[in-house]
Amino acid sequence: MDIKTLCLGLLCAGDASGYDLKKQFESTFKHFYPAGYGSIYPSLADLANRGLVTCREMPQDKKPDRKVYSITPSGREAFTAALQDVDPEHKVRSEYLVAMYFADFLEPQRLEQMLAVWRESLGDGVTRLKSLERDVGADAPAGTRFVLGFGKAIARAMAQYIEENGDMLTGPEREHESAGLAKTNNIETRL
Amino acid sequence: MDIKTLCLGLLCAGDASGYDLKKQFESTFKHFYPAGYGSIYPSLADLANRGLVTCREMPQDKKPDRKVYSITPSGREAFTAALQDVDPEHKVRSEYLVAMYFADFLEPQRLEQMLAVWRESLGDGVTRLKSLERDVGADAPAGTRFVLGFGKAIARAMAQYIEENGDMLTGPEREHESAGLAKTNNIETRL
DNA sequence: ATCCCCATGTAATTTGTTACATGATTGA
DNA sequence: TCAATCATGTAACAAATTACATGGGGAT
Repeated sequence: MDIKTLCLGLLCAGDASGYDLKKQFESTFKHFYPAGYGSIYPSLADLANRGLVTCREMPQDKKPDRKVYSITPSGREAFTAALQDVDPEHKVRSEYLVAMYFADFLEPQRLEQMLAVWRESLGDGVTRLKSLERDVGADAPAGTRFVLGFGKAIARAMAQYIEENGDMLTGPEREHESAGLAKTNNIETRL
Repeated sequence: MDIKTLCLGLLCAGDASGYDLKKQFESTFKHFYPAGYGSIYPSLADLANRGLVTCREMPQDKKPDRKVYSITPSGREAFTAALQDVDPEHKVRSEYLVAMYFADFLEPQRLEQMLAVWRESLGDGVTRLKSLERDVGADAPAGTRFVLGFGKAIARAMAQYIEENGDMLTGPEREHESAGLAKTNNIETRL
């Protein structure tokens, strides 16, 4: 699955411009499928080329023109097919966890700061998702409520884990910087 | 941060071959920074070119030769610098959540199956992390214990959320397939 | 027999990110 | 006056995935 497919799916719910879609990616999708203009605009152009969407230009006064895309029957079909076919994956790529894994190579203050920033951004995420939930309302589609609730629950779980276990990294009795230097550098001995 | 940097970091703890590193990526790093041979081998070649690691070939009988890489002082320096410099991010890309968001487009049985597979793979992940924790032991570096515990806690939180909220997607009163077809397809009306 | 483990790599392709390029309007 | 919102795109680049290519040994 790629961003093209996601755009197609969003257009199934109604016409939109690239700019509109970006807002969706920045709000609902941010925590599990973020995308920027650099992916969205080329996707729409390609989908239009393949006849999966159509585009009308809407001149506006006092504002740049909008290109509003609509899904076509074959586009809807393609999306449904793509969705049935996926072999879903849940992928994480976390530089925070990399940093924590290599905590011994970080200056204690830098480590502490990273943990603080992380906690804060998780808190911001929860706040953002809460207000989004409020905005979409209780009558929003089940899928929407499910993914927003998921994001909130997981962000909270992450914050809690950090809260409860952060001290195992920042604790006093840790060795700094050269950890591993004293140990053997020879794999045969390690294994 | 990229896989090159990760390889460098792992080599700080001791010499290893590409094959060895892959095993690390498949065990400890799987839940937050997975990588395959296609990324690892070219990374090592490049690091060797830049003098950040050295390589010795070790002929083995009855087995293919191994290329064992060792970090150099400048490699260690480069890694430390890279680690201080990162502006860490935690990124998720989940096709499961995409599927859940678009649940109305999925046949109920397919949806149910996806949820079941997801729950199962989360359970497997927890099991795997538990046995990894056992293997590395309580005297493993704090960073290792932190990231393994993190993975376990989050996988559990995800499984729990699905357990508790999956029925809002599979519930009986949901409309199927053509959801949104009846609704307007015009953005002006939607907004 | 067949599959998994050992062990290496390359090449093509896909995908996405970042930077560049433009420019008016609105609200603080 | 300054930042943000509206609105579009391209081009260069970075990065990683996938498929391809090889081949013996050991276990079931």
